[in-house]
Amino acid sequence: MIIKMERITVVELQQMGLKVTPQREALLKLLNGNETHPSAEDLYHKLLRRFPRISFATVYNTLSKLAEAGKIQELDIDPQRKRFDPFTAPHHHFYCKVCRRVFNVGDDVSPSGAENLLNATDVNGHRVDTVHVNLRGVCKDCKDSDEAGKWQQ
Amino acid sequence: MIIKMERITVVELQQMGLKVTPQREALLKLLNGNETHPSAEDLYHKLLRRFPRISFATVYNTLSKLAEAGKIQELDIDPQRKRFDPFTAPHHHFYCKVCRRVFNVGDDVSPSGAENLLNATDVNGHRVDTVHVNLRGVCKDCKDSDEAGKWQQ
DNA sequence: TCCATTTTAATAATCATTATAACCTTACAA
DNA sequence: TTGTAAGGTTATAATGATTATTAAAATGGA
Repeated sequence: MIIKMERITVVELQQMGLKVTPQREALLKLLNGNETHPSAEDLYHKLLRRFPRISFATVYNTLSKLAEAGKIQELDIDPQRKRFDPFTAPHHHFYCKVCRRVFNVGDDVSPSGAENLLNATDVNGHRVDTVHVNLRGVCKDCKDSDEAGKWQQ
Repeated sequence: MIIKMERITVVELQQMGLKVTPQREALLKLLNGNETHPSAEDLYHKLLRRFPRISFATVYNTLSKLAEAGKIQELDIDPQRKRFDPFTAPHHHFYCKVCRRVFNVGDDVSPSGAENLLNATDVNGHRVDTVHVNLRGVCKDCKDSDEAGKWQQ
């Protein structure tokens, strides 16, 4: 999986009309280049190291503003919680129901069809803003370390 | 959108090892042929008419057992709640962020690519069980009845 | 440096979903 | 039929992610 590196800068924060705070700079640092698709809680816990009094609302607020501005993606692939992805170039996701990790899947590996839905802006007359392709199953690692198909479906 | 009609019968409940109860029969009746992608609450409220003391747990329990058996799909397209779809043949979904309706999108209108992910069982070594394609935006009706792009993104 | 504005932190509220436990019903077989 | 074990239903509480609220603190332009 090679996805073009993207990096959110403090200048972009300002361009979005957001103030630059230490909390936000730290959050950007955690997000930039991150391919683990962290949840808000993952990020919160990492931020706790440097900001022992940081609040959940701070994390959620900034994340949703970044998502609103299209700087990150809010993924809907984890049945339990939102996951965040700083890579906004078109790609899909695979969720392992055993280890709950989220893997990138290139959009060269895509559902087939006559039209290219990924870049579609109109489908059946509806205006399409986002397209998410969610694959779910058991990842290679969990499959390999599993004796006798414990995780059938 | 034409999707092959599928119908869940009481015999199928029994084959699943589930007992046939009036509540479950009523739920099947609500689901069969239903193209509105109802939430658990939608179904609960419809069931309340005939079963004034029905509980939410009954609805959720049966829905998750039906989903487990592959008789219905649990959709992840609505950011707020699960939506349920009795049509299990491959197709995609469009969610309108204004009216919150979910529309079917044929899998003939699909993200393009070399491989057919919809039927893929292996991607990058991972075992794929389900593939969901989620489109989101503003539906035709809401777009048409909207003055001057109130719903940009 | 000042100050209007935004952000943060702490806390409470929300809300969909899941868990629990007592009671009830179904299916099956005697 | 009718008894009974297994499973289902209801009512309720618990869970857990996310959102809302508000006073205090920090930011950034003047």
